[in-house]
Amino acid sequence: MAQKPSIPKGTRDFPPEVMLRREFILDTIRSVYKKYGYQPIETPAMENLSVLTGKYGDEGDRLIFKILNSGDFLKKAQHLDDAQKLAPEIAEKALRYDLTVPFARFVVMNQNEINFPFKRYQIQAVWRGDRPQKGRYREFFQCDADVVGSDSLIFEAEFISIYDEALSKLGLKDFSIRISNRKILNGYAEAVGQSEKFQDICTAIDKLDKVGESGVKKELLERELPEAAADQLLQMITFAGSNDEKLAYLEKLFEKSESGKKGIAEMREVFAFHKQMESFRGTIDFDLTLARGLTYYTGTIYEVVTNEVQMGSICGGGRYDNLTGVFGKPGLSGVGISFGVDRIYDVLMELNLFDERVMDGIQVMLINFGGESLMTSLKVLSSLRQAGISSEIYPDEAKLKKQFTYANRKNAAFTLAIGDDELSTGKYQLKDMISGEQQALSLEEILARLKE
RNA sequence: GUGGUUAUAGCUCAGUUGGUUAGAGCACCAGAUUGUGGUUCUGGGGGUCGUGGGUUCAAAUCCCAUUAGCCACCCCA
Repeated sequence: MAQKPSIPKGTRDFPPEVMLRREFILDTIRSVYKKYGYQPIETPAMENLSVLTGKYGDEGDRLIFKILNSGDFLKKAQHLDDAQKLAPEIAEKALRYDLTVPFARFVVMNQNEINFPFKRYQIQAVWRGDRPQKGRYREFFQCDADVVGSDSLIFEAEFISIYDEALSKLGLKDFSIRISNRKILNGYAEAVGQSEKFQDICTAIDKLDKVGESGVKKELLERELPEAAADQLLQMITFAGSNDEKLAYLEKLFEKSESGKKGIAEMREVFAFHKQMESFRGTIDFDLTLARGLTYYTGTIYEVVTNEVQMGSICGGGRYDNLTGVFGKPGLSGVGISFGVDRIYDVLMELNLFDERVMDGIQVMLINFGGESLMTSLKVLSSLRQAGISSEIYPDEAKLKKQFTYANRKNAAFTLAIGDDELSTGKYQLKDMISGEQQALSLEEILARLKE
């Protein structure tokens, strides 16, 4: 036997039954994005390497998939003994690592044509040279919506509704939208007199879910925070109460922190805007421990978790100032969110929430009897299709058992048999493949029945 | 980058202290059923046991190496 083919580590094939479910998820999210006024864009799978490097930190740069130059790429190489320096010499292009940086690049390149504030959504694959493991792949889809060029917190409030509506439409019933603000985290740092340790504090707090209070304290100490500051910090972030109580609590703590006060004001405004938006199903959880690892967030931050299954966050997002600054256009603020398609898929599977209709195959399959029957069948097939009914004909005059088995596997709702008998009567045998019932109907009757 | 674990049919996996011709379920093909699928029954095809080397009269089984997958950590979605 020839060597078995395989696909690269961390990549996946999606067979039809998986794709139908994935498309259901993507279509649902897409329709909500559109409804809120977001417009689609796509960017190339590959970017110039220089566009990507330096945007994701040292760790991120290592995980960028580089594309080898064509031709005699070694001729131009200078640093054959240093992989770090050699890479940009032999690879000028790389696969996109996320959708946000290419979006920033897009905005800068098209700034004269764009109508700001620019609201765009983008659903495309991204690639990371990570070690794959459960729920983590080297190729996966991101599903982003961002608005750039406005500081208005209306968008923040709207994103809560977008999360809520999309997840509800997908069938989730119990989920929490966690929200906080990077300025509040800044407030913590200032309140404990450690503002220069801001990033370390964020990274440590972000792990509270996983490692617990003692783990966070350990991490803070490892990152050289004084013990008193660490304790004080833990006390702040573990305060329990309603969203309003939390805001009031922090307000006192942040009396001397401009950043902290700003964060609270922003939170209040987002809540006030959102209060005007109706039919909210999830819960908004002002989460004092929410931090998010990504360094570019500067304002509101989001994370969504489902309470129905054990799973990490299924959505994330936040506001970032000056995203386009690195590409030479400072002063543009943006805010965006993302749905974790793969995780949502797993959650819906586990909860058995994929509607059966998602799996529907073709509506009608015509049986092939060959000869004159086949000619009439083709004509009927064409009529069905013109009437908007998804249909196909079995390509060969095979045994009926084989043809029906095929129809069954394909999830055909009906089969239509036009044999010699039916030719003479003009009434064709339409069989309901679920109930097994079969009746002789004219073409008009069939069309009427199937259009229901 | 660090650690753990696995590798046997298309898929999921059995395979005893090394011992005849390496098995099962699912899937596939055919028949029972010449114009009717899903259920059932019967039969069939399909594997140099990841790869390379070693120990042995004898290796899927023991040893070494190697490759790949999976899982966890780091980081992240």
